[in-house]
Amino acid sequence: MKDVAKLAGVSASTVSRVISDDSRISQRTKKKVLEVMEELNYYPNTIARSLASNKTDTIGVIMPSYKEDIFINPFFQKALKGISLIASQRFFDILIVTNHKEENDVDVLKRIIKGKRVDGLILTRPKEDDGGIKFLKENNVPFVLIGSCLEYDDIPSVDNDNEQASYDLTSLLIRKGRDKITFIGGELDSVVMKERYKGYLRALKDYNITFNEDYFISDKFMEKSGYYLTSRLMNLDNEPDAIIVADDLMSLGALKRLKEGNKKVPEDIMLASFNNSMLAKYANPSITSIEINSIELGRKACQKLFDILEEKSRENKEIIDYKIIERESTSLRKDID
Amino acid sequence: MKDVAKLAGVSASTVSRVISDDSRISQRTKKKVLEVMEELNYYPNTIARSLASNKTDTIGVIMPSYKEDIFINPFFQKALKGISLIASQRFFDILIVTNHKEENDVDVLKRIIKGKRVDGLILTRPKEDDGGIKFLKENNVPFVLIGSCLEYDDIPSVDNDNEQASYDLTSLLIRKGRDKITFIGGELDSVVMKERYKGYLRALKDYNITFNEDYFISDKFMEKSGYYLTSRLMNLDNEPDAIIVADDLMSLGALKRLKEGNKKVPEDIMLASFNNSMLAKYANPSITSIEINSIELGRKACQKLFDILEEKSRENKEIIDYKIIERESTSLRKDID
DNA sequence: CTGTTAGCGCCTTCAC
DNA sequence: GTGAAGGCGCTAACAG
Repeated sequence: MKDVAKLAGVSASTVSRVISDDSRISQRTKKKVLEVMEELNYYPNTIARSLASNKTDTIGVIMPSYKEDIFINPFFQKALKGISLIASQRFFDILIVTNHKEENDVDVLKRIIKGKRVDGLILTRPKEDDGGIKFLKENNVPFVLIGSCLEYDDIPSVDNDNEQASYDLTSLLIRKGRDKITFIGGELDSVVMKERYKGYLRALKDYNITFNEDYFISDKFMEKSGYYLTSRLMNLDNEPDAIIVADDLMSLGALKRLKEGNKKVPEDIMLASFNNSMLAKYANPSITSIEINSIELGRKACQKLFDILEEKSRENKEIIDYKIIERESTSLRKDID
Repeated sequence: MKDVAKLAGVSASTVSRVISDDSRISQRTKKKVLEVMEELNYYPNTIARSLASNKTDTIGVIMPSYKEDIFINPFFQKALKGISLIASQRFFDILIVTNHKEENDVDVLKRIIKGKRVDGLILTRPKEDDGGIKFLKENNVPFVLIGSCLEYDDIPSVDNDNEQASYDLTSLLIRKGRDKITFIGGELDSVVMKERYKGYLRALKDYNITFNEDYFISDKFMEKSGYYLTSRLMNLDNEPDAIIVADDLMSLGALKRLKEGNKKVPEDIMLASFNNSMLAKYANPSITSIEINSIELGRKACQKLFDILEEKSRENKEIIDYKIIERESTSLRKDID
């Protein structure tokens, strides 16, 4: 920077002002400085800027801590894409934050936040009593949740109405004449699971179907868990006639198991799922799924974070639409795409 | 930090040494300092450390610039997972680098590198005359390529033998009696496309099959491109009896079009593809695909980057195994998983 | 083993 | 509109 200043015949402060596009600077010197910057192929040292200005132009994205498995879920890729779209528009970069070896969830946050590495954070799909949220809240860290938080109701967040979506999906199956509907879930401490479970229960109740304890089982958000849990269902005395699965990945596992057991989908057992990844679309039979608009979740979360950073925050919670995409796995007539 | 120093009754340097786990420091003071750090809930300012030490403990991952489309490809998610696995082990974080508005590929690199934001970079699947590589090379930036570089042969990189893989896949189809084999590709300026194309040509030649110009067409690495290109194939006078597709996503588009045209796969037309995402596994019919071990590509790339950073770099190029996963789309007998 | 002294490269008052 | 001085929080010699 000194070089630039010298060559342009101005002081370092002036160069600094040009870089940050300060208003009160003459067009002439500005132009001159920009030329010299170009000539010397100068780019400001981001780190030094951050240190001096206490801003990083970076947002952190916290990956879920059961990352080993779930990192690979299409949901995150889509959300990340949405975030990236908005961030790059604002000239921000994205820091992917994962737990370092043996570090717990709150430690990561402390490290990142107290280390001043980012201006704000986006969290994805929290677990229930996520101590992290408490920490961020208490320390006044700008952050947005993709998902919902049960403990506090004033957390800036972007989410679907997962309870209602699950209600709708369950209702759909009931209206199609099914009354032995099971629910296969992922990690029980994830908030999204709880909400989907609630919607499922509410629908059963509204339609006067007694809840059967054997019909709610869960493991991990993974394909093989879907497979394994479906095995368990098939061993029940009172075999189900429909399965709702908390995630497409799991539903593929379920579908595989059903096929192996010579169950016909949808005739013997209907199958419906969440997140509408391409997997659901191209499975055979194709699987009815809830489109949750993951990319939009990412975009809106990022937008909201910028709103907070610019202190023009509006409402706290934003709800993104969902939509049931009906496919073969719930359609007895084969006339649906 | 000053507070910690004061309370622990030592100097700032000592605290600094404890933080960086300097060897020549007494266990007693170290312990004392650590206690005080804990007590004051102190975490070092990463940015300040970076400025002073000229290291960031961060690696940058450059997303491909046709990101709009390709960001969503499972390949990147898997590679990113691999990278993240190794990085977090070394206590590094990952900066996702995308083009800011109207910024070109080389500008991004300049901004990131000259801005000292990262210690090293991982690039994914470069385009052919990627000016970026030249820039990085000339400026002695530590970086690793996932993919190959045609212009220079001393670039640290991790890749599959895509040429051979494509050769094998083509040969497989030929041995199954097909001789009107087409190739549907993605962006032509991507290196991986070129190599796969070369392998395809070599196989044709080795088996004395004349190359038909109409049989090589390409567009983008997207589902709908696969669909559209397949349409074109189906309008040819001399309809093909096999299609090789450069990516699973595209192959689904192709498959959809074939079904709509009442073509039987594999009977009328065989279909084979690259990257072996879950989509290929669960499509109907399931699609033969090349498993390229994306996660391993990411891991190895990251490992190599650390080797370079620690200056114990070994060979430049590393080749990761691939494997043909045969599925229904190329099997006339239905006895394959 | 530990303290002292200078920066790292930039931004931000405060003058002029 | 511009320059000078001080400081952001930490590390890196250099002493001892």
